[in-house]
Amino acid sequence: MPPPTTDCLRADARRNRDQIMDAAARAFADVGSDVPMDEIARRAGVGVGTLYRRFADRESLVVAVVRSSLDALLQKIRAAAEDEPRAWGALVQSMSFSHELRLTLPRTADLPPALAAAVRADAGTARLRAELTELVERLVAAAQQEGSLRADVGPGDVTHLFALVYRSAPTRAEDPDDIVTSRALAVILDGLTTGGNTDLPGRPLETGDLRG
Amino acid sequence: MPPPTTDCLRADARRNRDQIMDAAARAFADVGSDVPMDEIARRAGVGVGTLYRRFADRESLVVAVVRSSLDALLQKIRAAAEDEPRAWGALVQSMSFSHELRLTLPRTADLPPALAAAVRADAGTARLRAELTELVERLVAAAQQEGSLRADVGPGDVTHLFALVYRSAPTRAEDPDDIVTSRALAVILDGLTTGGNTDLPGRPLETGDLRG
Amino acid sequence: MPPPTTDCLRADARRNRDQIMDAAARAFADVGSDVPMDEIARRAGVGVGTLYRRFADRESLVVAVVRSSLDALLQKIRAAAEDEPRAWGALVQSMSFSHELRLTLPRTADLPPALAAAVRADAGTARLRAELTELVERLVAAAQQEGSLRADVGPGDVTHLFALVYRSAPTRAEDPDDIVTSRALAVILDGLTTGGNTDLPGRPLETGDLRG
Amino acid sequence: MPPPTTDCLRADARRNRDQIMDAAARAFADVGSDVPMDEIARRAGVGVGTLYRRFADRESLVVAVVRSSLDALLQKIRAAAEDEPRAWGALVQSMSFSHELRLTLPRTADLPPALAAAVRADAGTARLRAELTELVERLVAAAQQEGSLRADVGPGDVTHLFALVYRSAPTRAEDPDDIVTSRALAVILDGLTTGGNTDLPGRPLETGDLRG
DNA sequence: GATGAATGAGTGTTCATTCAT
DNA sequence: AATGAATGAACACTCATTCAT
Repeated sequence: MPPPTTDCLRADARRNRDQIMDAAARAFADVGSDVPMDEIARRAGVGVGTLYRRFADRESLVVAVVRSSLDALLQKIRAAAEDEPRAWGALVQSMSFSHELRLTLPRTADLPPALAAAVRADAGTARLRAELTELVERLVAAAQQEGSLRADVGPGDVTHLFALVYRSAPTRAEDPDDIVTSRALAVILDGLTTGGNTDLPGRPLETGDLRG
Repeated sequence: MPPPTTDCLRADARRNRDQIMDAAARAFADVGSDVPMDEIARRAGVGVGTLYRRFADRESLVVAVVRSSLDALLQKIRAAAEDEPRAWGALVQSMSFSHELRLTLPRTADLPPALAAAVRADAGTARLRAELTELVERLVAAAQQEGSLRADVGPGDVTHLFALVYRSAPTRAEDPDDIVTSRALAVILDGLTTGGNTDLPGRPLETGDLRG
Repeated sequence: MPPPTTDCLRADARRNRDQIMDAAARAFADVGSDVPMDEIARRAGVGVGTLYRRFADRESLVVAVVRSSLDALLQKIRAAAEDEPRAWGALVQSMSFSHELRLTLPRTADLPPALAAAVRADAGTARLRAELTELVERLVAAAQQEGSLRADVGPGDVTHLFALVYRSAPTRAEDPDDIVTSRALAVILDGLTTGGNTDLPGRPLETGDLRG
Repeated sequence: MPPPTTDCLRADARRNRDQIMDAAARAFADVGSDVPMDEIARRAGVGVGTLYRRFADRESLVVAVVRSSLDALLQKIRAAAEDEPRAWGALVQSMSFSHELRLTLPRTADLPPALAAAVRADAGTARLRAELTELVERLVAAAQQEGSLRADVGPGDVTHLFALVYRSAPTRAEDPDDIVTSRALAVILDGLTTGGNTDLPGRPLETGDLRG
């Protein structure tokens, strides 16, 4: 018997886990976060027992799915930050990712309060959120430096607008081009551009201002 | 606050019904749309039986609450349209209402698919939505006429952006000033202003473009 | 205010009570003895409150309906006993009454055990049953005296056979002629005639043997 | 006692199912067809969940119990038809079975209308009823051929009388000898014998005449 | 490890009964 | 006295979770 490797499950167990998370994400999108565990198992093609071997309870499963979504998002933004020469371009591309990612991610923001709290309490999710925050802060500063992003907004403002667009994107592949979201995004980006803007109330928001 | 509609209910029954809908709206916001009916009844200070006398099942209750939210919203926008001399002002004020209304309204867009379908199937809700649509179309046309709203957006675009802000407003009175939402709204309004804007993809959206 | 007469309710109250019992009997037949009290009230054209003023609970109502059925039956048999010159004729006519009565009577024998027990515990019903018993005993003795009823049966046997036919008669007016029941009855009466019969097991049954 | 049909159920699940049906039959007899599902489960020594895994709802359970009763009856009559040299003997024995079977069968005829309708709608029950009909028709014809059964009755008459006796047999083991039923049966059989009978109204009934 | 049968707590809903109007 | 609104206990049924195979 091979010693249990620290981080990685055996290949098949890993595959199993991924299958379940995929099925769960789709089921959450189709039915809601209260979809029966049995149905998730069925969609994943495993028995409920197996599902429970991988995830202690529904909460754990939801948290894992959210974590995985956040992770994917983070990777994408990281890549954009590296590829794009200008910070503004990276921001634009990042916000467009929501568009691209929307099909595989559940509306994790639309969780019933109890599950939302569980997600907030999760350390892994917190860490990802911190990395995301740091990244956005860096991009925002750089974009303002280069004069493309209006100066009176802070990373908190950008993140919040980002979340708005992200949450509104449909989770089903009904309209693959999703022109509605694209246009909304373009209007918002226009509003974030420097030049000729009206005054915003209050002061530029930090990321920490968001869960006020 | 709601004008005493001459609906066929005795005064006390009417009050009772309003109490229940209030309690339900709060409970949906606090716990989620799957909050136990017993808890809604407890919050409303009535027995479950009374709740079920007024609303045949959870679905009916949810639909009634959504309907009432939409109705309140419609009243507000109507009033704004009459008070404000400029269409642009009416639009701005309308979008700000989300801020004001958010405390009494459930996040009706965050319903599990089954309930969302029930709401869509409801005739009363459909009628309100139609009136809302008509109103927005009128305001959008007028605002473009007066040169305050960029010409390359349609009522569908405006409605979608409106919904974005509306949905993101917190339902609890955690931050009474909600500077986060106010600033996001200001940015979006900036993006909707005429002058110096980038091209939007596609064509101006009609309201009918929204749900495919 | 007239003093409450001992036995009779005021004419309108009386009518009220009869309406309710009629509606109840029909409802029991249509839906079962577990039909909601509200529906009985509705069918009777009164409020539930009125129903409960007349009958303390469902049990009382069922008992009253059964009592009334038994009473009607007793009257009929009494009349037959007086009209018919021969006891046999009275018995035949009595058994046929079930046929005639079936449309207005619930299948009181098909009560769930708890209600059946309540009926058995009711003194009024017991008294009617006693009178019925006495009457049947007299008719049986007389019919055997006149040589028309086989000698090896007792009043218990006759009553039981009577109950068999009675219970099997349909309660709805589906087949007004109910040839099925008529023929069954005729066969049974043939079996009760003197002459050429096979031996019956045991001894002639008294009425008291029935609820052995 | 039921031969192990090769139905696709694991041995323990099969046993489980039988336990539940047994418990249900007894509970229906003791309490009525409206006995709480929880009590049936308790009597069967399983959790409610298990009960619901086997039977989708009360209706399914009732239908299954009725089906099983009919099946047992059919087996018995089949055996009698094979063992008895004379058709008359087979009929006599068949009618006596009600006596023997009564303890395990619910009064299926005493179902509230809604459940009765469900039973009538069940295909399995219909098939059993058809087989039973065919068998009775054959026995009746044979008995008339051999001159033991009066010629002016049809299979419908015999079945109806059979049902009468059957329904009247007590479901509890109060009187193990049930002399009351035995004697009633004997009288009825006497009425069905050839010779010296009065005229029956109408014409011999087919089985199809029974439920209009 | 995987499976899916069993469990029973939790919830939606109904309806008998009470009681304010 | 009549009404029907209110109440909450009771019951049907679901589903998260456990565990024997």
